[in-house]
Amino acid sequence: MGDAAMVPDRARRVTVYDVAARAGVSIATVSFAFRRPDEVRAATREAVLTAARELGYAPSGSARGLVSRRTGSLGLHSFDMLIERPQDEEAPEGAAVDADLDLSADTLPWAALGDDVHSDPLAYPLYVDEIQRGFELEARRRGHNVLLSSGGRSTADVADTAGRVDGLAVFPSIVARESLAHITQTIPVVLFSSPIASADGYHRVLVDNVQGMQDLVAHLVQDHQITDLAFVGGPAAADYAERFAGMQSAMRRFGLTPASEPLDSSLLGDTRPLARVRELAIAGALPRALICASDQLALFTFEILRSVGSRVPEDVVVTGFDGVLASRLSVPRLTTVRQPMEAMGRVAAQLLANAAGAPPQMPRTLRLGTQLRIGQSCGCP
Amino acid sequence: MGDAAMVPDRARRVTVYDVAARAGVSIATVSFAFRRPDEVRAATREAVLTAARELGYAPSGSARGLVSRRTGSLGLHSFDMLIERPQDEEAPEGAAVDADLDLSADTLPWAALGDDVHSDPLAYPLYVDEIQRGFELEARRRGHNVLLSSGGRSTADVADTAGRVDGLAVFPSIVARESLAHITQTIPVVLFSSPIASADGYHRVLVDNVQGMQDLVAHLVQDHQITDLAFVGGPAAADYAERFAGMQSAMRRFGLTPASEPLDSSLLGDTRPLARVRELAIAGALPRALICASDQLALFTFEILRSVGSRVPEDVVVTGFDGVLASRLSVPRLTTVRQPMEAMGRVAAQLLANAAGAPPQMPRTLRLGTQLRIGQSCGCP
DNA sequence: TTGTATGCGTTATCAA
DNA sequence: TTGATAACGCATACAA
Repeated sequence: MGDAAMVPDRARRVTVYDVAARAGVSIATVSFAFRRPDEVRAATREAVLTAARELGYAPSGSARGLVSRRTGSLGLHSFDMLIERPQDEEAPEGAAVDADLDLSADTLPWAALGDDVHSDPLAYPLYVDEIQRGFELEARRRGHNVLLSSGGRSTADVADTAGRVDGLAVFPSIVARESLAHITQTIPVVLFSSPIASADGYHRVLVDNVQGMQDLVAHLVQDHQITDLAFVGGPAAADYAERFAGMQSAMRRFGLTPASEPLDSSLLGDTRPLARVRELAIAGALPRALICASDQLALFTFEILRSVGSRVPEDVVVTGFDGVLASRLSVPRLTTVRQPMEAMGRVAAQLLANAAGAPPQMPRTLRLGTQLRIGQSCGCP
Repeated sequence: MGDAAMVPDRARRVTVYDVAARAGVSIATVSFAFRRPDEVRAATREAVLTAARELGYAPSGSARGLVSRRTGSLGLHSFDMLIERPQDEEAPEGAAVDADLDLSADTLPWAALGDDVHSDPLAYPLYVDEIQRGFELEARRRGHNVLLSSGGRSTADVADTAGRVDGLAVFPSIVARESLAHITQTIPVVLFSSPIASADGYHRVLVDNVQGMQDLVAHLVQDHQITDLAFVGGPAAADYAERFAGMQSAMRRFGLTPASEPLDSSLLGDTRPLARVRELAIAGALPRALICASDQLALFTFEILRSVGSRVPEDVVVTGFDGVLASRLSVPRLTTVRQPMEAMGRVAAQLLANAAGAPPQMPRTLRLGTQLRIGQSCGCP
């Protein structure tokens, strides 16, 4: 049909060639004008910059990354399961989160937006959010962008992400370790809160769960004279096992004999979590204190107990671990062990930024301190 | 010196060539094995995949992006000012946020981590966090990664980001519009909460500030019989001006005569914000109701009033705008207009995902509905 | 089904 | 100071 050659084809992105043509110089000069401005005559530079501006030129990150062999980004990968929000299961009333919003009209009434999601402040923010925040902060400080990715557990998904970043931090996942196993040869990888393995190639950032539990147990035993403690949470999860072990050793230190198994091995993802706790609560057979593996588990325990008429802390003492925002807003306020989550993110980013580009280094495991945070759920006034 | 050719050079990333060599096939076959697995004989595919796994191969995102002409990422750009957290000004006690963490030892005690930052739950999360959350969610749904970037206001910083993504969403900034002006020719750009301009190339996602103010003023006038309303907040900021205008028109609708200027034109970044409010409070000359341009401004107003002994809502009614989490935790709870922030993020991502790759389209301005959220700060029980 | 060859847009090396 | 040109690692059209 008509000759389209006269119409600037804006489906193609503007390149150095376009800028060079417009400014009447070579592509090398265009590149120089941006990367080494003072090695180019002022007038030439201006001409190039002007042409670039007029054309809306943005240098291709892909091309730059290809030649420089670095992307300038640090990745933060979550496996899908972590992304789904707890509320998603309960059928949302308004617009479903997994449906497209209808953008055909220019005005979207409130009712079409499904904003109920955050109606419960206790559900927000979670563990990952705070770590992510620290990671962003530190990456930015060091001149890196942050690439947020997620995906299934397949090696391909992870490798895809790995190919886009100079370093990768990964939230814990039971399956993470295998699918990542080999990419540590390629880029530095940090695992958060992942139990230490013999000698794989991962860097690790985790908290001192054992010391944290020690502090918590010491408070309960010494300040509240509680000797009857039981653990809630399945040791299958990331570092819950460490916390359980920490509790056991702390109890022994006080001359107590810990159970060899958790009282209830639930994980929050289970179909009917904390069933055992509920049973025992109904039977009036709970121990004096429930040491929960995480804040979320502890807050859910609150609900279970409330539903069967048990009071915290009068009938049962409940503690958590993490120190998420929600734990400070609950009634009673949760006694818990605060993880320095922002610092975890920052440490990870710093580790990656340092290691990026260099040949694989001796993987490091950094362990961060925690702090006991006393609320009322332990019986303190 | 020695012949380094024999030593696998692990500073170089593994490429298709390496995999091809190891698997005894051509590079095309390697590519096929990943991208069109069923057009490759099973045995060959296995050989390739195995070689890839053993080598820790991760396909270069840069190279893929170069050939496919798309990065697979959507960008979320913040100008620096927005990233700095309010607390940063007040000299942090622990480790400074802008210093490196000391990673020389493998154990980092709590005291070295400066975790005090989040000690005030009211400071978290902010406006941007919630939008970001929605953006992530939607981008992921559509198979895009999210690139978080930040930078100064220079065209170069923004162009750099623009070159790395298929579409870009930008938080409001007074300077944003000019530095971005030309890149809309290259990739789709969405501006959040940015006042409508004649006909630039930006898509816009904003809320119906006018209607929101209408609802708020109606509540104060009709349900509380308040006629004496004044606006707090500088119209220099993004959509604060719209909110002020919305308040004015709402007042007129009720037969009231609004002031032509805000009572106090502070912005939170000012050196001594809300000085005028404080003066008037001390003089006992405040109007019955202060309509603040944002929740953060309103919560800060709480503090000012408390410091001079004025009570909310008995002496002065205070309202906000945004509906951030903090507004629900304050005492008294803030009466405010909730913005559907997660939806804003989702809409932006959806807009970008749809527009990515296509030639520039007619820019759209989408306006989302708000919801009045009544607390006690207006005098409701 | 697999291999060869080309181009994606940049940076950098070397000449001019 | 500027221009021509060769990688960078991948996907794909085309051959075999």
